[in-house]
Amino acid sequence: MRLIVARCEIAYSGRLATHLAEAIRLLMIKADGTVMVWSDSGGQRVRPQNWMSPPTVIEEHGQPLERLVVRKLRGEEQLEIRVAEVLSDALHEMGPPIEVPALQKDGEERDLQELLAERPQCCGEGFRLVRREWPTDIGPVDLMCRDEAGAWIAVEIKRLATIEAVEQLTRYLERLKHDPALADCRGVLAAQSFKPQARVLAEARGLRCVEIDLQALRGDRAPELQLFAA
Amino acid sequence: MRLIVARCEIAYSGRLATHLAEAIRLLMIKADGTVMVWSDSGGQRVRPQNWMSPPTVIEEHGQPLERLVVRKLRGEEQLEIRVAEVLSDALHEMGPPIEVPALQKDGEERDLQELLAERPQCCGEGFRLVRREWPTDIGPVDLMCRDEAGAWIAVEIKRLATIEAVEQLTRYLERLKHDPALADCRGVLAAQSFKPQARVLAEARGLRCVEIDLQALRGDRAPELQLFAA
DNA sequence: GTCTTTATTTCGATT
DNA sequence: AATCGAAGTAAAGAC
Repeated sequence: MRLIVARCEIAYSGRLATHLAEAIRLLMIKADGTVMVWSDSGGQRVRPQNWMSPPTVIEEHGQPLERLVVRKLRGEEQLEIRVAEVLSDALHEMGPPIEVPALQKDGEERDLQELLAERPQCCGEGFRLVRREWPTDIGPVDLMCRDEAGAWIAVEIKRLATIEAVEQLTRYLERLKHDPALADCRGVLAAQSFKPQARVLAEARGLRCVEIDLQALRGDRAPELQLFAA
Repeated sequence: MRLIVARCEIAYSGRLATHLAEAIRLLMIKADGTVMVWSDSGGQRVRPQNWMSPPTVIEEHGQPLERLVVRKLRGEEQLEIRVAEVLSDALHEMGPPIEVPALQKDGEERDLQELLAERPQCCGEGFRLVRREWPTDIGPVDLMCRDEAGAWIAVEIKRLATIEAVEQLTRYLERLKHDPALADCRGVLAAQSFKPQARVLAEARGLRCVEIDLQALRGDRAPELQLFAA
């Protein structure tokens, strides 16, 4: 990885056009060809001010560095950096890619869906899983279940249930009910947490909200089932 | 900005939980309190492997550095970095925040709206603009037009039209039609590109989809602004 | 490859 | 402060 601290001016053109007036910035050039531009403070905090992702071709001009042109291998994107002054320029050897361990994540929506697919009864008493990712022509329903009476239930799973999740589930139900066999299909929104507005809208539409406790679900003990009154 | 290259192991807990096994990484600590963790190669390219945005409290232990704990000022998030070996540790003065120039952008949705407002006929033959940002109590309609016969058309503009754009336009139309004068109002979705699902839903609801060529639109007005020759 | 959805989305604007 | 919508979204997964 090469880290350059420089006073520079930057122009990007591609998906849109941007311009950055001259200032001191960090230029980060990764081994995989990624180029990023960072300022120490200002608007962008966790995102670079400018960047280009691989595959890139990097042209370097001047000794010391005067100009850096980054081009996308395929496509009409270009990042042009005019360097007025180099304050630091260091190359760091950070080991072969093979030795880079992957990030282990736990607690994403996928984990939640997997756990609920294993224990559909957490979404409602007596629920049995019929299919995960039930296809419709406007996207897949997370879980399709039937209850003890054989009635259908479409389950939408979110980490955080927003008003948008309610809309999504509503669309699915609207679509599913076109099939006479699913005309009685109900909707359940299962999430770790709910925005107040989402809860209100869901209830107004006759959708049930089920708050999921990931820890309880993951534990061996019988998970608690907490329902909001409908 | 402080840049540390170190062999380290990292654990994050907060919105979810992650773990990174020991490897050489860049630790980037910005003046605004942002902390980011970067690997030279691997999965994440333009996004850090781990991060915490301000406001943060950073605890530093050991001389040389052995442990770095980053906590969110308000909230239950924590990033713990166990440092096995420091390969480089440099502090860079990058000037006061006031001198950091903002990013100038051109080519966003707003630009598209401006261009279409100048040329409403691109959204449909004979369209005349009545008003841009026509107010409703659920938000403004991008363009309100009338055709040669005097019929009303609500135009929703997107760079990329998704199913959500169809929902938005549907809501506007439902709202507008409460006014008897606008009871015949039609809907047009204008976008640079369309998701297939958005097309399906739009057609099912009787909305017309119009694909906009930004280059052509802009070329009509100011050909010299074209960056890449065809 | 294409297409779709998620994200510790981030980010800015508006209420 | 909370909400809403856009992003050069990026990146992972399904088909």
